[in-house]
Amino acid sequence: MDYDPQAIEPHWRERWAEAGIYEAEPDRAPEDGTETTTDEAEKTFITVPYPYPNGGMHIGHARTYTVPDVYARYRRLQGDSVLFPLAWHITGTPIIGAVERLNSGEEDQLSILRDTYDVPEDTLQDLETPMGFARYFIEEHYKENMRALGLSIDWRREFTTNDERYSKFVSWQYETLHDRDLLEKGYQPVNYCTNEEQPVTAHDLLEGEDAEFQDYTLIEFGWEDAGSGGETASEGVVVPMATLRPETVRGVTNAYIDPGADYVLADVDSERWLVSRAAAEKLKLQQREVDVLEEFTGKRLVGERVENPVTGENVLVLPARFVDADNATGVVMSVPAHSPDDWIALQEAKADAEHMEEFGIDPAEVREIEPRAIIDVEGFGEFPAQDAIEQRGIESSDDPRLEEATQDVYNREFHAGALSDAYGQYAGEVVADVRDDLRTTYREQGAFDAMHEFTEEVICRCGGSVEVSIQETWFLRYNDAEWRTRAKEAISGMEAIPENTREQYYHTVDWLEEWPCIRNYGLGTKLPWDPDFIIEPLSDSTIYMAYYTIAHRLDDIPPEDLDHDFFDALFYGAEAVENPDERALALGEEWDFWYPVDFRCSATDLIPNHLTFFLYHHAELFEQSHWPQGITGMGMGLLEGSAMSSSKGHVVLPSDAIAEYGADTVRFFLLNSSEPWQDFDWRSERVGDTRRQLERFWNRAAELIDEVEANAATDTEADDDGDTNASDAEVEIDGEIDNESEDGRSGLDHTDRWLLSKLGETIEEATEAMERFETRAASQAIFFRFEDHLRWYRRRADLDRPAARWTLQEVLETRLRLLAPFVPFLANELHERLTGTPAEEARWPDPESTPRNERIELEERLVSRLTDDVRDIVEVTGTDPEVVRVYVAAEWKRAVFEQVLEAGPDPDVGGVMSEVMADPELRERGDAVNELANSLIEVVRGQEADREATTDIDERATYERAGGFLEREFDAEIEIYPEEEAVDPADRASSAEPLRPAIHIE
RNA sequence: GCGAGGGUGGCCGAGCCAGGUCAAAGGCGGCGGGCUUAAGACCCGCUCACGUAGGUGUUCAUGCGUUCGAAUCGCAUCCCUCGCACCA
Repeated sequence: MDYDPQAIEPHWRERWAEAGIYEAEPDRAPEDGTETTTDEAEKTFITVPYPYPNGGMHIGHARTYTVPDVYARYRRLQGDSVLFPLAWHITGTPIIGAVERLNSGEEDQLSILRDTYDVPEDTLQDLETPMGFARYFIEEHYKENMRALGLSIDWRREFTTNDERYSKFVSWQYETLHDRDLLEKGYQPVNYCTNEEQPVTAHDLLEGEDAEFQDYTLIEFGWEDAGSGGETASEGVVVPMATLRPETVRGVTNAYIDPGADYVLADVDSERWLVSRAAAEKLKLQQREVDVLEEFTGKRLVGERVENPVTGENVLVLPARFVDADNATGVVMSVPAHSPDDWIALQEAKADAEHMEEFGIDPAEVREIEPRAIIDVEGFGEFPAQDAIEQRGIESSDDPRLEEATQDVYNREFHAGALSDAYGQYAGEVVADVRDDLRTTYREQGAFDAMHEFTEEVICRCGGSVEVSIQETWFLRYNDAEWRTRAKEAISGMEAIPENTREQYYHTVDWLEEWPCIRNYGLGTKLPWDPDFIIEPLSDSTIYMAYYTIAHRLDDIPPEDLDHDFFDALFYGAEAVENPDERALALGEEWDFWYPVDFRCSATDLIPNHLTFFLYHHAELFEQSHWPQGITGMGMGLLEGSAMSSSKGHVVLPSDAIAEYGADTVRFFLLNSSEPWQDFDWRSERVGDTRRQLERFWNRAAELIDEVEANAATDTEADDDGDTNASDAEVEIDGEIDNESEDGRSGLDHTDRWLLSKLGETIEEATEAMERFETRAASQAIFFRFEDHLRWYRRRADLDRPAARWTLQEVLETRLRLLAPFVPFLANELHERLTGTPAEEARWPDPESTPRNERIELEERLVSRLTDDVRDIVEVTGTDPEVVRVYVAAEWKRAVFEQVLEAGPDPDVGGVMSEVMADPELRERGDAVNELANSLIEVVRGQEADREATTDIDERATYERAGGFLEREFDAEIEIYPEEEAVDPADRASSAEPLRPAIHIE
């Protein structure tokens, strides 16, 4: 009966599927009311984020779903009704994107599907639609693997987020939030592909994935267009200069335009603007009313004067090739005192009289332009730009160090620069403190405007240029003060595992502003009052755990009946609506039974969004008693030390791992190699080790079970007083295991009791660890740490006694139940062979049933320490002893020890001494007592010693009982003496202390 | 840059919140021994240094500090991981 997971695991998968034992039903109290609720139904509702099947499942996902499974199995053993459901998240664009990439024949995508996820060639065509794609991975990957892993999921409740009934539920949620004024209409910048003419996600970008939105301030310089004729000439024209440093408006000395680029005169909203042609297009995308009137090159503005809207000064527009007409408005202002670029450009313009003349500009006019200082910053003189350039020895605009000089000046001026007196109310203020305020003020006065622009060029996968567009949207008002308060209450009321994640939740609530909760396209639920929009994926998945509680019962209800009132009645009760639907009320009871969510297991990455949203929405929509009780953070997975990557094929599929090692090994590795919130590293060598450990366990257990069976017809009689020797008498009985059990139980000796005490300790540790989701700590205790105890026991105990067999059997049975959540296949199989029923039909072991025995544990510690000490001496001296003499401390020493123990964990030396010296017999010994007391105080200090157990101990008897064992260990004669009557050739007996015998080897 | 978390012996990782039983669990690796024809598996012991008596010395990123006592508490420094939004 070798360990062969491939032989036993399929059997259990079938049994679980057929029996439907994980299909959870509310455990209702009797309805007639006769029985009081003494045995109130306990429940556990545990969830994990539903998978997003835009690709296959790998080993990292396997842990994500196995951790809650272990907890679910644990709570079931504790007697709870446990609900562990799962569904499929397919909302949004990733699946659509994946399908598009497949359909356009992208090599990368084909490789991921074919090579990484083993999609058969003739199946690829099924993946050409979003639902087909999702279905494939749901059925062939996720469900298949989850079943193989033995996840105890209630599959009746599965759904996808694109289902009609689910959408009804989400609609109810958003209508409710809308009614409560927690949704707000607004505008937001988005990536917009000018080729496809629609918004695109960061995922759709070919170039510029790191680009950020930048808010340019447009300073509305005025231009009297005297030069041109026609109807457009009469009005004042606005030339909006784009800048990121609006506070420099008083330092402007001139402006630049690209004479060769295309510009337009256009009506923008209510004003007439001169901007680059590209800018006009961008402004259209940014919710501006743009009407282009005339097109020309930048040359038209060169040599003109434009008026600074803040100072009223007229400044000259110079030609410059470095102006990028494709960035912002294509017209820039020049602040040479504070911009190294501008400083150099002005120098070069002054020097190049010829070029100026070509554009009809009087070089003398250019030479008259003087820099104007408007910001004071320590470490620079009047003109920071000049200093920054000269410090670096920069002489031309081609110098690469110009960039660095610019950054230097910008940073220092921003953080430490004080505005000059000309700024009135802002005079003397630091730029960083007042920039926003200054911008707003001038904007309100109409001097400034604004536009968005990327920090770098952005290209769509389709090849089109991506621009910043301002789109109408709906926001969730996560910055609403009351909502925030409730969210924080939800955080403080829940269990955060590990506790050190709690801070991040609070921080996220404070940091969240408004969240745009809709998209223009993708799968999902339409915004109920504006079906052009889809509720985006992070926003449609905040309270869906409630949906699990009823999902399998909704199939009988036509979707059109699932209106707003239906869910109101379901969640808020009969009083909430006029004519409550009976079906909704019935479902409400079910919901009420399972809610709240007891634990949600989810990646710690999701704290800043999903997990906090989850808390927000529960805090708003449900009453406090239904708020989440706990969240367990989960770490990520590595593969052979580096991050997994499906596009590089650097993943392991659960199906492959299960085929190679068996599901139990996969589970045990994932749960035992690190705690859930820590990162784990799938190293095949380590997994192989884990498999061997399980094999060893299996072999041991199988051996024991065989023995039990072999002994079923035979029994030995042990004497009743329970100690030591097994008797010789053998009695034939009728083959009931129980008979031997009863006999064995009555014959327990101290080694058996010790092992059982350790078993009790293990149960305590495992239970506490499981309550805290510490799967590693729990399995370490149950599996590895207990193996250690067993090793000691096998050395120590006489295993041929019935009591030893009984003990080992008891231990095995208990450990199998403790292991059942972790390795359900192996544990159930062995438990059934041993007892006739699977482990999961038993109960989680109760520490009360195998209580600790402090005294026996302490005695055993003494024996083990004595063994170590003797071994140590043998090793250091390099001798092979014939005789080992053990001297137990004299009676008077024991008396001193008891006094020390009396004094508690922090004994006061003086106090102890006076107590001790009160005894005339001890006083006689004077210094020896003093020394001993001091030494013992050192030993005892700070320790929570079990005084009773310690004083109860009979050291001599303990060592004598271990005599046979010690003789075997050292192949020597063992002699035990009380100090007072010692045979003591080397004069060692006197150094004996209580709990610390003296030793002599010879 | 901002926010959260972390740095433990050859490796992985407990311990730290509630300071003493911590030379510091457990696993892996390594060394020695047993079993075996042999290898593997399994079992036992060792695995910071020194030591012919159970001991001593020096360690828990670095440096200060609090304390009778610090891997554990406080401060500073260095380094690492994650998150920074409209996206799963």
